[in-house]
Amino acid sequence: MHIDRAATAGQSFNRDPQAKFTVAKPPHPNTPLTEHLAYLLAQANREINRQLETRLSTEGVPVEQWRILKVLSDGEGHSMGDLADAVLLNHPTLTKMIDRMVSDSLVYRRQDAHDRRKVLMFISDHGKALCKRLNSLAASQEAHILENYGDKATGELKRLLENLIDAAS
Amino acid sequence: MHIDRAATAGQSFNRDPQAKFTVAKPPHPNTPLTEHLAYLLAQANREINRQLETRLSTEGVPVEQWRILKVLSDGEGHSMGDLADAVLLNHPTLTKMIDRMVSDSLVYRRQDAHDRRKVLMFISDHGKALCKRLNSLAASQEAHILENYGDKATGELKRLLENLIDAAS
DNA sequence: TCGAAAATGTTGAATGTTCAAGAATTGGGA
DNA sequence: TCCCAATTCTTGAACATTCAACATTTTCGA
Repeated sequence: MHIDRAATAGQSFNRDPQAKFTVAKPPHPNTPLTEHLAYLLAQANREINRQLETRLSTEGVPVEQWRILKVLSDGEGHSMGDLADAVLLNHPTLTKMIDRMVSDSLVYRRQDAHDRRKVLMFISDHGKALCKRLNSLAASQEAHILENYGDKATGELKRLLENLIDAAS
Repeated sequence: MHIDRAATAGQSFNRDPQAKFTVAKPPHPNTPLTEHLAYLLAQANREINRQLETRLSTEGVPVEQWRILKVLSDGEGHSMGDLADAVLLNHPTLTKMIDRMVSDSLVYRRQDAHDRRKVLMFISDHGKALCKRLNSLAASQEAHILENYGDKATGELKRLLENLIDAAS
């Protein structure tokens, strides 16, 4: 490891020249990290995702694969593009994850008869059985959250998140 | 690409044997993906993070580096462990990201005099200047959210997220 | 005081993701 | 009709992250 011997450490006292006489509400308030919405979302997501990951690891399956199985478990064929949007993965990442799932016989590919550029994904019986077990694990996590966090707060949080997603996209 | 010729597609009609006569509230409800808290959090986080990323890309800096600079901008030395917790990164990931930031002269390492296992991180003047510009970009994003999403909803959402993080960890 | 266990940070190999480019197909205007 | 642009998905190289193992230092009990 390399540790610098010396470095500039001068404290600069340059007031913002735009501030002039106003005191309240500086133009670029130095908000603490923990008050930024983006940070709170990242933190909450990390924690909840970690818990879910721990549960699903019983079956040795990453969260994204559970999402994929869940989307496909309607029995319909879903194109790679639609699937990528639904499970929040980039296209190349999805392609490679699907490759693994095909190896594990959880899903299979079919070419779309109407548009041969498209590939339709389907869930196998093996995948369905696994998905059912995973749903159970995920449901128990949600139940656990409801206990600690409360029914009302959870519902309200979900509602606000849905609105944010609508407003932001 | 390899597409399967044929695959098992039999629809299995196995009712849950535990269900018997109850009809409402099956034991493991097949909740749609979009109603899971974990999914909503992932979706919202992805969207907001993407927006922030876009803004910060003006300066060619990833979100995580902004967080690091922000934490260090109190001028105090922060150990790698504390920093990793604060900016939501694993230790090895942080080590390598800090390596890059040291190359860019944004931060520097010092050994802790009181506990020589520890490495303390400091921000450089160059890093401070960059951080100030990044704060500006981030603030403008928050302002943009407040416009579209509303002051009240944002405050309420932040409050609920803070509570969730407390309850979940 | 000594030594084993815990704490802290880094490294290298394995793994996963992303970016840019490519192949195949479709659609639509000249 | 024909051709070029747009769409859809995959691939390979560059890049980043993670896991396990390691080195160093501290802590704490015998």
